[in-house]
Amino acid sequence: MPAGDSFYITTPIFYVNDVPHIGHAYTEVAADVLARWHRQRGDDTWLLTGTDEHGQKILRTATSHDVSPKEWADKLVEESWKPLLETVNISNDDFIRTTDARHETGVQRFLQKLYDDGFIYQGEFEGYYCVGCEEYKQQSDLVEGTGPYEGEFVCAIHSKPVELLKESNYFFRMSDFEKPLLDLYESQVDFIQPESVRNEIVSFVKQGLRDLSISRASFDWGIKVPWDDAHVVYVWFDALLNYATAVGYGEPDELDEFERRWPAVHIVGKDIARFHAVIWPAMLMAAGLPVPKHVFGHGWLLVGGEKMSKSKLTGIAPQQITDTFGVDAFRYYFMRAITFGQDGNFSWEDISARYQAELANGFGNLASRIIAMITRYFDGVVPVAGDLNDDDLAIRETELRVTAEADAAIERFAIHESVSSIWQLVDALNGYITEQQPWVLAKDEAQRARLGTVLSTALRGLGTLTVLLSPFIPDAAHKLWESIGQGELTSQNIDRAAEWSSAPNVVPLPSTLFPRIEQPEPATA
RNA sequence: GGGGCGGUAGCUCAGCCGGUUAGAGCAUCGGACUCAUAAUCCGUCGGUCACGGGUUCAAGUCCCGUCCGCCCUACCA
Repeated sequence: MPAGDSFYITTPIFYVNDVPHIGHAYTEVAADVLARWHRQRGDDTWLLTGTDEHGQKILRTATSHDVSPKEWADKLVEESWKPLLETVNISNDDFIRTTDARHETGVQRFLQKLYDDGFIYQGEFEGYYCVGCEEYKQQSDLVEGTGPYEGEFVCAIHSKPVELLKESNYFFRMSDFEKPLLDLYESQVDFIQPESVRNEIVSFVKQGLRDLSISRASFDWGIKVPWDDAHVVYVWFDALLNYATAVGYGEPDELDEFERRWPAVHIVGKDIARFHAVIWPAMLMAAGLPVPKHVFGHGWLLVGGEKMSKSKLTGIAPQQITDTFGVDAFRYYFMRAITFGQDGNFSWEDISARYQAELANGFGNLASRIIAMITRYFDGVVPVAGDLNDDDLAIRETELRVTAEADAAIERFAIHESVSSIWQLVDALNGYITEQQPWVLAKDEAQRARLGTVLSTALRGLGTLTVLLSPFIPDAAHKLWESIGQGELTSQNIDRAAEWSSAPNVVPLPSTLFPRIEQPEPATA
């Protein structure tokens, strides 16, 4: 994309009742890396995240804790979710809560518009209701009864028969959008990514769409339906709209802001891709608004080859990892080791092997040896390069090539490929230094100019790396920049990383970038 | 039942529209070097590309079937 365009990227909003685990952090980091990269190439970037706070379950847990649902949500936002963003160093520009006034009014205006335009009607919702759970159940939540309930469907949790109940609800005419959605998927093939998720969605829609029940009258923790305050808005309908209300939808004063940002790029887990790629664009079409640019459904993080779960104790808190390896290593590892869009295995062995080999021995040591030699042989004064030979030129070419490759990879959400391209420069520089043997040149006064050229070339490469890696490992990059760069790191154009501004003198690093870790395993599993 | 994705070296994975002796990283082993975080560099070892058919001059790469694993099949956030 040409620099300067709007790049509005979102994460899903966290359901406040969840317990933060590395899957949440993974989504955040991926979106954050994309945002930082685009921001640093000069795009008009906006990163949104937030929390989803309505619904019957939250009402129920709040009640059981003897507090109001809003108080309950406030507590979770402050104690769980905002700290998670700190833990993995997210550079979000905004944080929206579905209980924000701006969101509630936006949702009501959106709903009223759809109602006025005939996309919403009143109908009967029919479903199996479990009295024990106090909620409607899906067929898939039901099992065949046994004993006295033989032949009946029973709730899988309570093992008691469910009742077929009817409730008067408002419905969204989603079935009207079956054809427009299929046309959208057809004409904009990269609307849903990756292809595996796209295939799922397309075949799902081809099976036919039903109208969506979008209101509930059985409880009141939600946004009131504007023309009928006995109903609250169905949570998904409410939640999806955060992407629009956060950038000013429904606020007459904020029209310019909405025009400037919208449409968005949505990064979501593949489990909720369908809501974003079917319901959400249908809602937007009904409202006459542009659909999102892309919906990217990333894969699961697997532990021991299985999806993380609380019952199997495989849920891992991000802090367990950052406490041992640091925030940058967390970010780097998940972006590097997992093909973005596919499921990926997490293991302590793998992160610790990559930490040691790639961050400590590869990149950290590279920075350390280059800075040490300039300090030792030139008292820290950055030498000026003389005539460049083929080896020197090869390094310069590698810098340009990996920059272009990494930028192109980010453009198509291939975050892992981007890191992998950048790492070719780490390897090329380590190889270059070993071959040029600056420590040998340093022993011969006649080779002084050549020594300067070699170290200058190596430093140029290191600076380019610093710029390219800053979206991935912001803390380490800033620390290194303090030693070798001039001005603000984040104002160096990332798509022209090799043009970075060097300081006249390098300063030794205050501490090792990625120190070796003796005890990589956590004390307790 | 219907549908999607995957099954490639010890491990984690690349292999786009079919085309020379199937690649990378890590791990193993051997060597070089010392600026650096006992680091770096070079080399070595290693695969009947799940299985069985088929199409083709040519298949890991396309088609059919079988086996195995994961996932989706809407109002759970």
